[in-house]
Amino acid sequence: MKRSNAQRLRDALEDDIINGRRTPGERLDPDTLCREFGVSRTPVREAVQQLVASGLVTVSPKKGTFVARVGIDELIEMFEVMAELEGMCGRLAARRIGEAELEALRQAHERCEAAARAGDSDDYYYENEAFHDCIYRASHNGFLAGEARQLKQRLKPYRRLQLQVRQRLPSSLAEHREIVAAIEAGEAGRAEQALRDHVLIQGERFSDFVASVRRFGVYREAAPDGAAAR
Amino acid sequence: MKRSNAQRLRDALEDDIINGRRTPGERLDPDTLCREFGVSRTPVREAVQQLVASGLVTVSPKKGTFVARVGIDELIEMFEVMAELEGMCGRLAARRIGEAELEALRQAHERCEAAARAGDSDDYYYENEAFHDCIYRASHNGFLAGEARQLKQRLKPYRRLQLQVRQRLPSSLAEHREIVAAIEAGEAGRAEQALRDHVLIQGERFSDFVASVRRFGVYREAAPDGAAAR
DNA sequence: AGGGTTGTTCTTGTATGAAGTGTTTATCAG
DNA sequence: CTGATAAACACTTCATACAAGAACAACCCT
Repeated sequence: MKRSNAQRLRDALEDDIINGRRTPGERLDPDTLCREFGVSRTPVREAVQQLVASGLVTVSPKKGTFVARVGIDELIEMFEVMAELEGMCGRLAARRIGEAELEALRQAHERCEAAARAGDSDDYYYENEAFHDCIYRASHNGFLAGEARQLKQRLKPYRRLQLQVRQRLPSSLAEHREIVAAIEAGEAGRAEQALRDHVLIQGERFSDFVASVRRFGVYREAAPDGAAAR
Repeated sequence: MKRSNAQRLRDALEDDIINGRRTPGERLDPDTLCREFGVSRTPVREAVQQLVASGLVTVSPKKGTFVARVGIDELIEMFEVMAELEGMCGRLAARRIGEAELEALRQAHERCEAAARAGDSDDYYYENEAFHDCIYRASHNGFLAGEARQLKQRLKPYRRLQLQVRQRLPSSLAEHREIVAAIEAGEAGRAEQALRDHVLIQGERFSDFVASVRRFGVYREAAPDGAAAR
């Protein structure tokens, strides 16, 4: 299946934003993108609009388009919803998971443990994602899984800041164990609670989080063209 | 604030789809839309793409663009998520609602009762929406409220089919009373449960629902250009 | 007669140019 | 030096022209 230019561009930009190669607040100049990708303005415009629709980019009329800069208050709100979605996935998964999926979940968890033992932070990040994706799939609700993935994408530029909190990794693993146990036992309420806490607990260390975020100038709504953009 | 042509077009099409003037599966011919609205293909294309992003329209490359036709299985999944979002709104609202918002909620409920007494189905539909919107706002989570509204929009073309189930209206009102009571009492768990049930209960009468949906040819994935489109 | 192939005709996707509108900056006057 | 006004610039938006790919149908060959 051949993807259109606009699609490729969208994926590339999305990847850039998610992986921090373009930081929130950075300007996205259409003409520059045209030259970079060797296409005309039309597909660029389309890609940008799709990113606007998914919330990763904002466009201020007559001022330019920028990588979306999410305010701290909205960030909290998004985490709150993310926790709920994860919890719902866990609740459904505990009731609906099949034997093969359960085995896949166990293996994903084991890979997380291995990555943690090896001390490979990047690898753990990846395996952690795979672990959660197992739960999404096990919920047997494709729409829910899609929404959860989309929101997670949108939060990714900020998630990467908080996984490096001291001592987060061991407790994260312990939470994973509790999650697996709850799903294995088929205890829906317990799985929901465990997953919700697993996401929300990161918000508890909020002062740390805010501190690290502020250094990136996330919360400068009042100055859209602030230092980070220039 | 002057809206662009693409925006006006998008709103018009969205309204058409939501209110059933364009049924799921119907073809959206770009050229026809151009003539209808007196604009060129560019803004039409833009509007269509925005609708694709919000899930109301699907475009099959080289085959045409159609009003999104959601399969029954996915419809169930979406209702499941909708119930969860509503429940979450209720839980947060029970904890966070202010006095003024509580009064607005009571009044919205009263207007629902009035519409029901008057037997005005359309009016009830509108007031019911206002009632739920009160709860969204009272959750004090703007992001959550936005997601809930968006999903509700996406479900609207199908919701209209089920509100006419016999005896649904009186029980719907009773559920509203329970919801208001739970929020007034500040009982988060009870409010969450009441709202979740309020949405899910509609799925219980699923055979009725499926029956009415099938007549509209919603579940004809195998025949994309089925009878409904011609 | 049936199946494969080829050609035509839709369809989407891309490019480019032009215009209109808001913002910003520079200059002039007080 | 400060304020206002005007002009220039930059961005978005729309239109039109063009290209390429896929589906469908007709036709030919087997």
